[in-house]
Amino acid sequence: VERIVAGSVDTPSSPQTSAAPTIHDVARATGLSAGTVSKALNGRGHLRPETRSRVQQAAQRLEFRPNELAKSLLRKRSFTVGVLSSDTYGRFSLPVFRGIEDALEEAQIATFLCNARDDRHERDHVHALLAKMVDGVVVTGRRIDPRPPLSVRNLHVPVVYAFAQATGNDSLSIIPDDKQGGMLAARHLLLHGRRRIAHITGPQGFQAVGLRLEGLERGLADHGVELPANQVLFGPWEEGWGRHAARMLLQRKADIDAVFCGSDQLARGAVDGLREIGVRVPDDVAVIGFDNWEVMAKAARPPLTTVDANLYHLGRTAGTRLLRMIDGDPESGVVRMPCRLVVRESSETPSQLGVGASPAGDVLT
Amino acid sequence: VERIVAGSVDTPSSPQTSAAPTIHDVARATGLSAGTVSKALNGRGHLRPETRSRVQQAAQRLEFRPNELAKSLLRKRSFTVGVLSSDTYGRFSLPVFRGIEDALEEAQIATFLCNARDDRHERDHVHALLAKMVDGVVVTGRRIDPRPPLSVRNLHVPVVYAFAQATGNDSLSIIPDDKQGGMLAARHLLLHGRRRIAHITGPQGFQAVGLRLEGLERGLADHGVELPANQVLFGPWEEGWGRHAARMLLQRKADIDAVFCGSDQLARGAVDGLREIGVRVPDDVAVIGFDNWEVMAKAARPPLTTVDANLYHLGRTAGTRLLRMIDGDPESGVVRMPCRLVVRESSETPSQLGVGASPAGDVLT
DNA sequence: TTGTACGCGTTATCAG
DNA sequence: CTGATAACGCGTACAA
Repeated sequence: VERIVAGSVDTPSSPQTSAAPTIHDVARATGLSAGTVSKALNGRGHLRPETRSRVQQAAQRLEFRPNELAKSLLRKRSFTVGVLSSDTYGRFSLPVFRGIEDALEEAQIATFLCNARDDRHERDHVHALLAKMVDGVVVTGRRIDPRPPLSVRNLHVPVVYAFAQATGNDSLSIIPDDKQGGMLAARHLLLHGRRRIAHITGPQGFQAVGLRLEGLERGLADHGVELPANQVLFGPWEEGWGRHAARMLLQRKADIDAVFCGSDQLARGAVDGLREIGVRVPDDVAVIGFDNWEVMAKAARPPLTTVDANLYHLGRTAGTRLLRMIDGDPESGVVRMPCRLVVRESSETPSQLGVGASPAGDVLT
Repeated sequence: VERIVAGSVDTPSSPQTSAAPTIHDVARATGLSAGTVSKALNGRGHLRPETRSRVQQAAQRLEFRPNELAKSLLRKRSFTVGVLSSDTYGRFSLPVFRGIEDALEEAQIATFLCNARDDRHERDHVHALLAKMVDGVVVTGRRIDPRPPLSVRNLHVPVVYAFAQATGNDSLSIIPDDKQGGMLAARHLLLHGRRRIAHITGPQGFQAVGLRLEGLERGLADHGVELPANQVLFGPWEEGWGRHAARMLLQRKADIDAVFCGSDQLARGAVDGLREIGVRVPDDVAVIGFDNWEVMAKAARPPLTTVDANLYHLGRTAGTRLLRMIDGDPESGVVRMPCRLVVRESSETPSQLGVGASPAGDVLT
């Protein structure tokens, strides 16, 4: 705050070189008026070709770049959007960001990134973004459980929730289809002859945990296979839990031939736990993870078959939808993006490798 | 491009509500002039207290937010900086970002994030940022090997390289002190009585690999311990290499009591490899990693002692230095931020645990 | 104590 | 074909 007040007085002092040239500098250099230069540079109006090229050369020589601030002020649009990441960002937000960015970049839109660690920061950031006249806002999260929508009373720009879900029905939320992801795993296991399946997953409080389980159950039920309640183990999102749970499962009763895990971390723990009590993966027990977190999934022994939530694509979709909304199409509701299965060695006996890679994913509500 | 041209014609269409109120709306609502409202809101000039509060109330009621674009145009400063991430961002860039953001946020500066996947994108992004009148630019990388500085001919805003190093001596680069990090590991091992040390690390092409090795060697040499050349193993940055190298090392000659690894991934592979050939960690062989990548280091068995490059702090420093440069202090050179050692179980026999955690880190060139 | 006028850099309109 | 003028929203001398 202090710096702002001071800023009104202080000279920004000596930058590397002279300040950036304006359109007037180009006008002076060519002996024309600012208006004419503008037309020449933007290909508007009727000008003598020679004049046009003379202007272009001068602009290039002076390294003139039109001041976007001035443009935006006039157009009442900044070609800028804000991305709020609820709390600090981790491995989920990253691919989502990249997707958003790539989608927006194609429309020549720049991205403000804000780290909203709590509600207060979130509000402040939103206001700062609105003051900067952003054309839209994307809110990203770390989990899909519904959260209250941005509490800004007179929000006059579109908002998309990406890998986050807003309560109420007025907003547009884009999240992975966790249930369909669970079904993907179920189908793959059934396809490879597994029938006695267990599920090691995260805490019950997560909506994703419930949905993945639901998908697994339904996928199995569709083929008449049941998932006994005592073969579903909830615990923390930690590798150690995966290890522990897998051991428990196989030590208390051995009639299990597959484990679907709620994350790659859990799955990695599971394959380690199994190997260490002499259970072969995938020969005795197949294992499937979730996330396709490559550094985990590929380093596991054996490498993990896993459900990929396509987060980059999710981000891209969020960006694209936001663009549409900016162009005036109002949208709302919850969009669930299909997951896909990435098949590696943890789920197929060697002879089966390469057989039956699942379809990219059907869209299931 | 097409959208921009069209944009000059199309109406931004129906947003949620009416457009954002301007200072004129407040003026009209209070029956005052725009100038007076400005003064009232900014605490400048001499006004009747009653008038001031009347304006404030009206502003609040209308949810007036001054248009930052207009302000910036006037002040010739946007209170905005651009952050370029060379190529896609991973686990290194993230803490760096957060640090930058936090430092800048305290100065009320917002952050444009740009994903510069190649040189062309980088150039384009820099130009876009300059056109948006950013006050400064931070360039982040994934490795510290020198790279050419931004090739923008008339760059009139300050630039800082964070977790990246620019060739030449004109720029300011902030990178971890990898050599000091290596020394930290050496000292810790010596302190715990280890003398027969090996080093498993990444490809020789990385400057960080050379520096960490150098630090290790020097730290050992300071106490008269040598590191035989055939106990330094270079390989890919993969867990599998760590596993393989550790096994090789101990199978060909058993007189080793500690391994310093160039990354936590390698270290994790190493502890697994060792355990599986019956070598106890840390009782028989101590292991130290690098990065303090918590999800790796904590899940390893045993959890890894590791060198933390303090990337968040590095980012924060980059942000702070940039602020100074924006305020007119030119800076240049290479700043190496000290690493610190995080002690967990992989390096100390149980009886020693908690003893001799190293100092937070001296600054060593 | 308040209002007026100007400028920031750009574009669009209208006059020449 | 080109130049002058107004406007975008704000802050701030200066005039009233």
